[in-house]
Amino acid sequence: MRVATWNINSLKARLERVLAWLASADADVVCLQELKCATADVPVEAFKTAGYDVAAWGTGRWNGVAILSRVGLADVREGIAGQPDFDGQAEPRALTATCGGVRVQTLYIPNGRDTADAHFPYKLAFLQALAADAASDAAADLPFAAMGDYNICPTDDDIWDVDEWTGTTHITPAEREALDAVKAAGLADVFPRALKYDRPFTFWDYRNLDFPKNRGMRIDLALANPAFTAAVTDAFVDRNERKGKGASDHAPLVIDLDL
DNA sequence: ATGCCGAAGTTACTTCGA
Repeated sequence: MRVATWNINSLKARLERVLAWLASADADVVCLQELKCATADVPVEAFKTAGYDVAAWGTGRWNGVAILSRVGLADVREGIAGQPDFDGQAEPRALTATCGGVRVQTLYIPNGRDTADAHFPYKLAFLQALAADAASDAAADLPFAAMGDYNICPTDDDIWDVDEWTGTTHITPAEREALDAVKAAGLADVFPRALKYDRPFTFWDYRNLDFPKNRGMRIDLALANPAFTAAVTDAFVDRNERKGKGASDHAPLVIDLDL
């Protein structure tokens, strides 16, 4: 089985590229983030024609998550237990489903914006809720992975130049401790291989020639329970998908499982 | 060449992203 996670930065703007990637990537299950569209506007028929069932949760302009599956899609759950609100709303940032004998979760962790912004404690609170919520799936016999855009570089090696990011979000000890608490629930980082260069970055900003200069970050992660981890045969970042006109600023993380 | 930001709501500018 092949599973993947990909922040597509607008489903409407990216639909043709997403469909083209599905046609060549041979993925059975795909977790998507940043749909930037409402659930009712998700092109379910286009995915069905491509062979995929869809579970989606979106509210419009920002956020939005989905799971595509061609191996079944059952027991769908929106959000996580104890998910904090932002501006009085529960944002569409998590969706969990069982697909072909694997429990998968698509996650779009809040960005944080700035360490002094209200979005930053929201990010930490979201991760705290996730750590508690993930414990039962982490301990289960069913393979489980919480995959998506965590908006955190786990270590200094996961960013092109940590000194350029002093004092910013994504690299702070508070965020890394919150991520460690999620892992402590019983989940391990499925570390991918890079298709080029030495580090498997998953995001490159559109600005400043960041992609050609490989100024990237590894912020899209798959945190997996022991049953999932034991089945992993390969993992890589499909950086080729970051190339060309109309690319998302994130590349897909692809994981192969012997299941 | 992988190439100098892009998406979306609203309609010329603003917010957001990492």
